Amino acid sequence: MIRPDFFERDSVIVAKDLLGNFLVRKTQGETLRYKIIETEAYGDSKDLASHARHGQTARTKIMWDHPGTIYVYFTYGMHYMLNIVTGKKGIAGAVLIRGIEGCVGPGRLTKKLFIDKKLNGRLLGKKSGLWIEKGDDKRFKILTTPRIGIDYSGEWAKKLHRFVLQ
DNA sequence: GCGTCGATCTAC
DNA sequence: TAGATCGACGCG
Repeated sequence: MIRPDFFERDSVIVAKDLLGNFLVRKTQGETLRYKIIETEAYGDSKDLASHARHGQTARTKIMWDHPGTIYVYFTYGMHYMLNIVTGKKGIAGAVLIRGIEGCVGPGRLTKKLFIDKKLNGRLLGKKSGLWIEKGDDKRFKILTTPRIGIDYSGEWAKKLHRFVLQ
């Protein structure tokens, strides 16, 4: 199992390093385990694509919490998004888990793994039933692209903060 | 209080 | 290409 200090780094580094590891979900005695194949990095208040861009609010303050904290939010009236908080406590940052093997899209991923608002603010681990396990194979190529769905963020829309396992 | 719109997905 | 669907956010 990956430890919290793995997440105590810049979100861009963590997003890249998460590829190839396994997202594990345990609910009602059933354990689901999928390889992470797509992530996006979101930064602090100067990242105009990040939820942190307007400072701390009731929803987004979790981005300033301990690294390894689960940040789940509801959007478009129907989808939950799964993020892991990165960086030291007090500095905003998160990695959006956009894709796992055999599943396309961040909204479908959370549905498949029974992830909803109840996990928001919990720490990754056996207790919350959601954690990351180290992948074995590190020999793969990583595709780097701009982030999806954040065209409003001006210059920040161009940043290559999306990572896809090839 | 109220209007706007989103780190999306699906069907037409 | 638009509709679903709702809560966070920002303005007043």
